Amino acid sequence: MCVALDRTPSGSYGIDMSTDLDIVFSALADPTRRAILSMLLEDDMAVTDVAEPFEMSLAAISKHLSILTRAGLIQQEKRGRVKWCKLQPDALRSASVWMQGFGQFEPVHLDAFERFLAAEFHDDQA
Amino acid sequence: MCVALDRTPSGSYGIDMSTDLDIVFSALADPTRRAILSMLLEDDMAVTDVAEPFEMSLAAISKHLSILTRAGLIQQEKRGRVKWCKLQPDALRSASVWMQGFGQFEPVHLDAFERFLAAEFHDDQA
DNA sequence: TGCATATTCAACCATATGGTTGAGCTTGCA
DNA sequence: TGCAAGCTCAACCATATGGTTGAATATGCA
Repeated sequence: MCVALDRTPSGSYGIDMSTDLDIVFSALADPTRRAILSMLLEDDMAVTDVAEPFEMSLAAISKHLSILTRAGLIQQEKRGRVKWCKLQPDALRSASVWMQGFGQFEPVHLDAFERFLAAEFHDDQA
Repeated sequence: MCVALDRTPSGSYGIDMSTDLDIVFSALADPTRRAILSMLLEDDMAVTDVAEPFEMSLAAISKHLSILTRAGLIQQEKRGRVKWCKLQPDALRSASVWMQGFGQFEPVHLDAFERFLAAEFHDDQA
């Protein structure tokens, strides 16, 4: 599903990482959806239980869950008549990588000791 | 920045950066804006130069730059009749911290990031 | 002074987004 | 068998978003 981190040499096929990021970031842009993700961090939940704390219709929550599913941020699995929602944190990785790339250019606040450690353990990190 | 009391349904999380996250994530959700950020990673640029590679009016780019500024992702400074745009990567920190809460991600390898960025930038130019 | 450059503003348009309601489908169970 | 529970669908609505164009506002310079 999520191919954002695909680094295979199939680049000419034009796997669209850009669209994945569109979908993931816009999924994260809504506070209700971020709250849902936080809730699912605790435990898997049924749709009805996800909806319970919100002052919003079940249908609206159902839509939010579809958006999160489409972004690959959660997985939904139906068991009996209950649809369970499970966090899929891996989908955040591509977005996280993208963002941290900008962090590389932040001024580095290493003091001499940390600089020493960084140099000392450089091989371990490679 | 906005600091208010948290009101997420899932409980108390102390300081609420919810609206900040809304603004930052939705700023990042647009491929044109991400491409602009990538360009500014190279160097500071004037508005006209930012607009140059895009097949879109200058006014549209100007709007995108306002959105990035409002999100704190860039800073704009007018010198003479030229308005310079400068990356402000610190603004990504709160969003990054939020996302880190969802899982341990691999340490970022810069070369992987640059390939990722190059691919995405290529998509946007196409 | 007067014109070109750099950028934003204002009005407008099409589409996307986030919500509602009511009906409909599937499943569990008394 | 029949009803309640769990969830989605479809239609609708208001507002947000991302783009356009033409006019307006600064600023630099010959």
